[in-house]
Amino acid sequence: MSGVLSGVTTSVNRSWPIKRGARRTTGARLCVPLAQRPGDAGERRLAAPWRKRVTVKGSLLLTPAITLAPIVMATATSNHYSVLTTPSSAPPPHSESGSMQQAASLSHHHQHGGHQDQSDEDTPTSDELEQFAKQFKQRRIKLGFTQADVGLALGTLYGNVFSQTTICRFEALQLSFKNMCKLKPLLNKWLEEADSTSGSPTSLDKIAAQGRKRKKRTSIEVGVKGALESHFLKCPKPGAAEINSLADSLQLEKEVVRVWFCNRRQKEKRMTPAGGQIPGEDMYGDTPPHHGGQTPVQ
DNA sequence: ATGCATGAGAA
DNA sequence: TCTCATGCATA
Repeated sequence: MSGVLSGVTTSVNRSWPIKRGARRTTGARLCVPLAQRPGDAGERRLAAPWRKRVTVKGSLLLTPAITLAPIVMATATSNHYSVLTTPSSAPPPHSESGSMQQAASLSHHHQHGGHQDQSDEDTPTSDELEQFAKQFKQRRIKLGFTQADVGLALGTLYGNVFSQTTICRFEALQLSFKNMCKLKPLLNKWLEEADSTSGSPTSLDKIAAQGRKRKKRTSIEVGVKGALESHFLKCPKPGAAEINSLADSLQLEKEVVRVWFCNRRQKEKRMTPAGGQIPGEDMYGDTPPHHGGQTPVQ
C-alpha cells in the first residue's frame, strides 16, 4: 500500500503515545539509585577546556584475540555473579607490544609553580582524560572484560550501573568534558579493583530493569539526513515553527526532527566529534555575549 | 560503535 | 524548550 511517502522506514513503531503535552511521568523509575545529580549545571557551556586538537584516533591493535572465551555472566535471572572475579577464562597472556605508553607520564606541566597535577581529584585536563581513556581500554581488554562487564561492575560495586554504550563512549572520548570527568574516578576505581583482584568476589544484586515501552528507533534515510544536516549548518537551533515546517517538508514527525537536532547539537559538544572538528572554538549558541552580525541563517 | 530516544533539571 | 547524561536497539 502506498509506496514511498515518508523518508523514514519506521518499522514497527506505533505504540508509543506521543503525548508530550501531558506529563508522562514514568510512575516507576526505580532504575538505579542515581545519586549523581550534582546539579552543577551552573557552569553550563564552559569554554571547552578540551579545545586542543586531539589527533589521536583508534589504535587498539594490541591484542590479536580480544577474548573469544565463553563469557558466562549470569544474564539476568539470578544475580550473584562475580563482578570481576573471572574476566572470562584466559586473560591474553601475550607479550605486550612496546608501543604503548604509560599514562603515568603526565608531568609535563611546565607552566607555572602551581600544582595542577591532578590525577583524580581536581578537574583533569583533556589530555589526561585522553590518556586515561586509552589506558583504560587497554587494561580492560587485557583483563578480559567487555565494556558491558565494566558498566555492570560499576553498578555492582558503587551503585551506579552504566551501559556498554557509556563505557564505549568514554573510551572513545565521545562524552562531554564534564561527563568524562565524572566517570573517570569511577572507572579508575574499577580499574584498581580489577587490577588487584584480591579474590574478593564482590557480589551484589543488580537493579531490576524497568520495562518501559520505548519507541522504536526511527531510521532516517540518508537523503533526509542530508537535508537535516544542511539545515543544521544553517540553523542549528531551529524554533518550533522551523521544526514544524522542516518536519513537514521531510515528512517526519516533529518530535523526530526535534530530537534529531538535539542529538546533533550534543554530538558537536563531544570531545572527539566524528568529523574531527574541534568543539569549543565557537559554536552557535555558545556565544551569546555578542552577536553583532550573527550569521544570517541562510 | 552509533543512531535515535528518554527524562530530569535549568532557562 | 533546551541541555545533558545516559541507554536501548541496531548497523
